[in-house]
Amino acid sequence: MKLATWNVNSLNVRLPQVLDWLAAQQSSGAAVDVLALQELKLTDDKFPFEAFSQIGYQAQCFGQKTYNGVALLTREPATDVVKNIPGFSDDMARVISANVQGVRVIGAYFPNGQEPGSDKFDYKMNWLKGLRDWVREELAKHPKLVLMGDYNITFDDADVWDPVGLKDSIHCTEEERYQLRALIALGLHDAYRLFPQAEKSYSWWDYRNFGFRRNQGLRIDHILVSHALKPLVKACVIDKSPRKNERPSDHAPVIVEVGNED
DNA sequence: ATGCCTCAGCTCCTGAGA
Repeated sequence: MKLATWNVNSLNVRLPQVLDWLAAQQSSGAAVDVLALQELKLTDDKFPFEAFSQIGYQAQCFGQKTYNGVALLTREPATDVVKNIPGFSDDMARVISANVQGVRVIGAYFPNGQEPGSDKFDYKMNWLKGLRDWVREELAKHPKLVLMGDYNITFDDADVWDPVGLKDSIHCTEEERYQLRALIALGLHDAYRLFPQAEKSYSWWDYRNFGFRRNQGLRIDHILVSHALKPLVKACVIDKSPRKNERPSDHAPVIVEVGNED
């Protein structure tokens, strides 16, 4: 089973790239079974269900105008779909979860937080607490669980191109990293770090200042897997190939491959 | 530089992203 997450920064703009990428994954060996998308920036009535259907994907969509918006694309049917975090009131469309092929899959667009001390940072902290309380319950119900998306948090300095210059700045604060470790402490594992990886591996690069060309990036898109899935994880990679497109997203997709139990 | 780029929208500027 192959799962992936990708912040597309407008599905209107990136739809052809997502379709191409899914087709390329399929022809390269194994098709993506579940793709979690973030930052759709469109409402459900504008979601391109037909385009995905034509290449074999069903879509569960939780859209929003202008900002946010998330979706799960699946080859097999998705059941028990839940939108946002039960018990946490939120007017932003950030989370969608479903059962797919026996796995509870949560796709999430974590708040940006803007700047430590800001209202948006407080919202981010409250959101993270709400997420954690809910994921704790989800893990109890679904031992096989994947939590993936744009976390907008780096684990540590290895995820940061300039840890000195960006010390304590947004995505790199100790408060955010504490929240990320608290999620891990529920019984989750950073799939990417289960394997040897090249140094200076990032999933996001600033559009400004030739960030990608200079590899001035952050690793803020993550796939966390539960204890039960950890021994089944075969690989986890960041795929920079969509950056070759003319108008790429500022995020690259992250992919995890999970084997069967037998 | 509270900038640099990209996207959406009550679109020729502004807010937000990260």
